[in-house]
Amino acid sequence: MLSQSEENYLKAIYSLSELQGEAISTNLLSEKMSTKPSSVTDMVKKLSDKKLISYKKYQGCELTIVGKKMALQIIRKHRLWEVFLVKKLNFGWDEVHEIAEQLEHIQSTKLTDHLEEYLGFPRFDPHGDPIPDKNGVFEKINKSKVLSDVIINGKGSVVGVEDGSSGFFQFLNRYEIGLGTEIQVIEKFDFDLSILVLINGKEISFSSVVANKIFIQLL
Amino acid sequence: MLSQSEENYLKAIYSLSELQGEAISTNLLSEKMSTKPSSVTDMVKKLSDKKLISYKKYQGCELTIVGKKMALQIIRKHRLWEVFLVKKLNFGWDEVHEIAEQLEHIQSTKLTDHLEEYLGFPRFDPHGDPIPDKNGVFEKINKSKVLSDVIINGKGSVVGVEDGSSGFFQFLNRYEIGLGTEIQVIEKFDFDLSILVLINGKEISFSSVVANKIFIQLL
DNA sequence: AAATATTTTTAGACAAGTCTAAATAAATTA
DNA sequence: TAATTTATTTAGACTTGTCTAAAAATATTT
Repeated sequence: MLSQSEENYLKAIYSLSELQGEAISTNLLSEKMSTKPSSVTDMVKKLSDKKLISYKKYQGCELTIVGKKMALQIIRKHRLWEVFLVKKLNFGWDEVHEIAEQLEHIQSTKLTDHLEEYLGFPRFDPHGDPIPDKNGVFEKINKSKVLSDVIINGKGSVVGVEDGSSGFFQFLNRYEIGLGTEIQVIEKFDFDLSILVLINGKEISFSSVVANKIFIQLL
Repeated sequence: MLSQSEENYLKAIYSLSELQGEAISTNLLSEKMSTKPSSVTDMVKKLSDKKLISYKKYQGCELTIVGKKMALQIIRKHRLWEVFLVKKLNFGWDEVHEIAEQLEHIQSTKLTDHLEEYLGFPRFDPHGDPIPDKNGVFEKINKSKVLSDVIINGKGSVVGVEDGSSGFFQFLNRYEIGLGTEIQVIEKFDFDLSILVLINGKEISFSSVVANKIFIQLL
């Protein structure tokens, strides 16, 4: 059985590996974990002893098959709980991450599986991220095209948002943007990369920062 | 913010105080917590520094007003989660305690309150124990009369069971005994204190051990 | 390729929560 | 009440996960 800290490291290594295929450096991981590199060295040694990552001094680390499976189970729990909080307990997008960070460490496979069934086997969490099944299998999607990439007059619906700050989620709430919201691009401005869009009949201007965090599926 | 360990000590002190009004001795607490007395001494010092218990050397400890409030909030969470697990996720009586022991440490008042609302403000958990409200107020009840106390031909319904081993819960499941089950006493045997009862039209004989763990409200 | 800068690891420390063994206080018994 | 037993505390140690500071390895620059 893993400690919460060990689980958090596995999750962090997993998510960094998704972005950059190669071995994850000590410094990068320490930044992600908000710890010092020396702490990371200690932890990767321990996880390596447990065969959850492969690690050679000065060479960074990488998840083993087993380690990856465990990471995916934690992510599975995190995302199922997020669905629960939003769908059943009426939490907003912006509020669920912190709580799910705690709930993801509850140890009970049966609980996870019952929860999944209770929620109707959802395949995506409230941010559009796919939920691994009990074997760790999930649909790779869709978070490829970003609002900034949509051409003028192009139309699409929101399939996800960048996992991000609670400020960003509040911003999305303010404009009533959620999964499935339809957005049409009216105009794009080169000088500051901002973008003018039509949402629910209203024209709104987004900065490039925002436009790069909203994932779109073309219609 | 309290650690899980500190929370567990508060809970233990609370439940021991309910049984025996006085100050709780170090040894008793160590037994309840399955730790050594020396560990308890360390912890009660810490909790005393935080003004959650009053403690003088060699005199045992007692919850302060604040400490009692915190204990009740943890118990509140524990029991709400038990209701969730049984009512929504179809867990059995015998399976929920361990999981609720983990869930009770999740930190989010909003979560607890939303959960309570979602469950329809239940006043008792699946074992018949009362659920404190957000101010720590709860109905003191009912766990006074035990099946053994019911006179011959007396009839009552189950209002609770002793918080106990999972073996006991499995036993109850086996005979389809739950909260609200009606039981009539047919005969009592002095030589071994066993008792013959009628449940759902069937005659069943219970040992005194069992008969002392089932709480009854007379009809 | 040598010098410099960066990354990573090692060594030693600390807090939390536990333990064992020894010392001390309180309670009980003779 | 003195002796003995039991309960409690103290002292020192261990583990986990972190830290700082220094050393070592790797990478980069000139």
